[in-house]
Amino acid sequence: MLSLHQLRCFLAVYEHGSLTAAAEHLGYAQPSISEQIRTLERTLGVDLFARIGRGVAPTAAAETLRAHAERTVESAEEARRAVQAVTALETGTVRFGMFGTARLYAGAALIADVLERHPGVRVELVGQNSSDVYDDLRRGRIEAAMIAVPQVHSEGMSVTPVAHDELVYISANPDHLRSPVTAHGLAMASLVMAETTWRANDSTRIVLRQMLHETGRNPQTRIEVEDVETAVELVGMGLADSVVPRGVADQLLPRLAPTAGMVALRPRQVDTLAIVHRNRATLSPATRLMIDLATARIREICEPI
Amino acid sequence: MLSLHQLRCFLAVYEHGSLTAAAEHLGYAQPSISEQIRTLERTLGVDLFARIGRGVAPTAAAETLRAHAERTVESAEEARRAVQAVTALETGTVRFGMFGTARLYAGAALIADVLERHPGVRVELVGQNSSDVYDDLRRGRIEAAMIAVPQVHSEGMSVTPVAHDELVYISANPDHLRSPVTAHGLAMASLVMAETTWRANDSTRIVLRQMLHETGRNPQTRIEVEDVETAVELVGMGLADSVVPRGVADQLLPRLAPTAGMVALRPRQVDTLAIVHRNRATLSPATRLMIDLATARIREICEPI
DNA sequence: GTGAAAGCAAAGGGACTCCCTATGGGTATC
DNA sequence: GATACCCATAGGGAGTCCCTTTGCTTTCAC
Repeated sequence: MLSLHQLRCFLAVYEHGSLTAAAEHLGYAQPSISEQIRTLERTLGVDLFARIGRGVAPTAAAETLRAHAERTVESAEEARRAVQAVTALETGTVRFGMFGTARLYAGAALIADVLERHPGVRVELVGQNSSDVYDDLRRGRIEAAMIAVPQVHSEGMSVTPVAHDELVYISANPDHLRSPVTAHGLAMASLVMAETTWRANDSTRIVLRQMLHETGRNPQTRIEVEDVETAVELVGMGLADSVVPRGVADQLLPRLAPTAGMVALRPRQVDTLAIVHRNRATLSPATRLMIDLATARIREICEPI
Repeated sequence: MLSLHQLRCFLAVYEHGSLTAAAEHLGYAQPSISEQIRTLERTLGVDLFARIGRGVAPTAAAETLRAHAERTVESAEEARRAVQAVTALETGTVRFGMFGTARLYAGAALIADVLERHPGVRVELVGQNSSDVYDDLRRGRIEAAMIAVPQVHSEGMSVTPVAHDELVYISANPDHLRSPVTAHGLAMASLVMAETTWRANDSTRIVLRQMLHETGRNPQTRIEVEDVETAVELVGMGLADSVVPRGVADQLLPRLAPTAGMVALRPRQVDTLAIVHRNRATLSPATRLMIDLATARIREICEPI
């Protein structure tokens, strides 16, 4: 079977016109080069050099081979360089998972951070929904992600909490905001909740369910929508109240529901944002960079852990 | 040091998404491939695959490496071929792809032509179906082929049309043959079509779909069979009509459906037969000979371009 | 013409690589 | 929870790679 080593030896011999000189140039002994050329000739079934007393002379076949051999060796070298460039974050793709409020808080800024440091790279911020992100992690399509936990079961996954995001009650009705909202108040309220498709796994929902469960109540939502922006708008129109992470309220209330306000829950409830990756996974430099940048950004907005 | 063997293993693993499958495909044991990949990863200093319990997932570095690896392996293969070509016609094997009607028209005669000129060579006429031929071309298992286009996408391929083959309507019912068949008539007809497995890529089908599509109709076949001989026989039994290249009708009607006749389509429709090979491939003298002979044979039967 | 120098081939041996089988652990699927 | 699948590791045999030594042929100098 043809090998790069054979081609490299061939080129050296061709250029130097001598096995001995080629060997010296490559740092081998002369018989080693002799053997490589011989096996190359055997695999190709062609004589490449005519042995002429003093030195060697390339045959027609060698002339033909030379250009191809150079291109092949060059191409292999190019492959090595290309991979190296990816490692150095000069080029290639950086893929990271980010779901829900984490993306809302830090998505654009995170990408900006990466591009500022490494202008050559492509960035993919994956995160249509939490199930997708989780699946991508499990199947190795992405190395790590920042998501809100509790999530779908996390066995086999390493979960590193990085920040708490307090849940707040938002409403356009000032009467609803006079004092922190208790489980009782929550059970009485007319609520709009987002992420309806993922309601079973949605982190905020799970936290609320737990809070209500402890007082023996069942959460009932009045309106279900997909994206949190719509929920906030509905709150602004006074059609319902809602519970959202504080960062979301800070960002969206002024823009989408200027007349609405927020109040804490009692007892205080928090979403936990965490970095998640597969156990025992060795993270690439690119992913570690994403983790560091994302963590920094999130901690500016939420309470660091 | 990077080696071709490592790159070949890498590509196999990338394509199969599994070490085991790659090992089977290459004819090695699984641990051997595992070791090759591991040493490749070590020499490059990058993880190429994420081991995810069941199978492996390529990393970003692997995505980058793939294109270069393919080019390198391909280049080495090309080098081998180029040298081989120097001595080809005396001892070597002549391998040529020929699919569908082209083979039916010229297969046996073509082999006879080659053997007459070069009694020493082995001849392989490859062509189970168009997808296979195309794959063989891409991977360099055959240097060139004569096939009917339009084919699966042809990027990286050099396509040289050599002849047109008119499509004709065949039927055992004289009423159906009174005048050229239009798109309307075709849509009304009860048709038997061959090459059912490759229906999506079959050249004749594509031409017909285009013809019907322009009049807003959908082609519907009554009967689907694999080989065109069966289709013609069914036409002969009066069970359905069909559309075949004229050369096929000329050859097969007298033999398999003596009572049937043919009539043109309106507007006229043609299959294009073309020589296809990889861009920048150095064709061996043997292959060039095959191309010349095949072209000559085909032009005797169809309309030259 | 003869000795010396240069260069390739062959032989023998040590280290390493390649590839195998057998086995263990983790992960999906039923 | 049992099963099947897939990868990693371990250990060993065969082959390769590369070395040094040696011998042969050609070339060059005297």
